[in-house]
Amino acid sequence: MKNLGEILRELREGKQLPLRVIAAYLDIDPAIMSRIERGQRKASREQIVKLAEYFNVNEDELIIAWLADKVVYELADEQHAIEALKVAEEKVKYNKK
Amino acid sequence: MKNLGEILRELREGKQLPLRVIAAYLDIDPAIMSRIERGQRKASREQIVKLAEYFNVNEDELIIAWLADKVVYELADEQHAIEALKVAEEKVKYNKK
DNA sequence: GTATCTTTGCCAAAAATAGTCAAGAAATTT
DNA sequence: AAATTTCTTGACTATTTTTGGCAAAGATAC
Repeated sequence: MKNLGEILRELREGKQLPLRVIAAYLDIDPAIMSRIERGQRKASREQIVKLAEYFNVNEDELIIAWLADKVVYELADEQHAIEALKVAEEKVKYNKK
Repeated sequence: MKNLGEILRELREGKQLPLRVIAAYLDIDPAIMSRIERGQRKASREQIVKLAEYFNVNEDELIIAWLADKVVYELADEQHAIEALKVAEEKVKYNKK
């Protein structure tokens, strides 16, 4: 199960593009793009959307990976992460109704 | 499925205590405690621990409710919240190993 | 109607985040 | 193996978000 950063790096390397190009497309410094790919910085939602468009991949997949990473980060080192996720899921399901 | 704030409010009202008392125990303004109970402010982990002790309830339960609330908040209004939670769960399980 | 309790709006301080830039490390090309 | 390009990292700055206090307004209880 790949992290968002890994996905993005693979997409970029698949096209043999330097960070510079992607960074320019997002209008950020390559340094930040580097950190995003290494999971050291969060991308913004807008950036994810642009990247999906750029790489011509399904936006939802990137968004899901992005959200999952955020959630995992939030639960980092928590003993009760799994239980919390179960509760969260029930709440989300309930809220939908 | 109760939110952390609802749990805390019920605990406090069960003891017939004013916000003032709990707030003093946590060393914060009653206004903030009010917002925590209404879910408008996040409590800190330390505050949760102190509250569990204060009310003499299982700390893990409060922590789980607190984490779940944070996760739900993070996924607010996201179309793919459920999928993201499933992915997050797999990742957490995997990371444990 | 007065007391007390709770909620809300607004402000300031502190913390977190997002970004730039530049130097050094790593990889690639020639 | 030197030169060039790309990537990573640390230091710094600016902006945004979060956190808490205070005071006034709104409820409740007495």
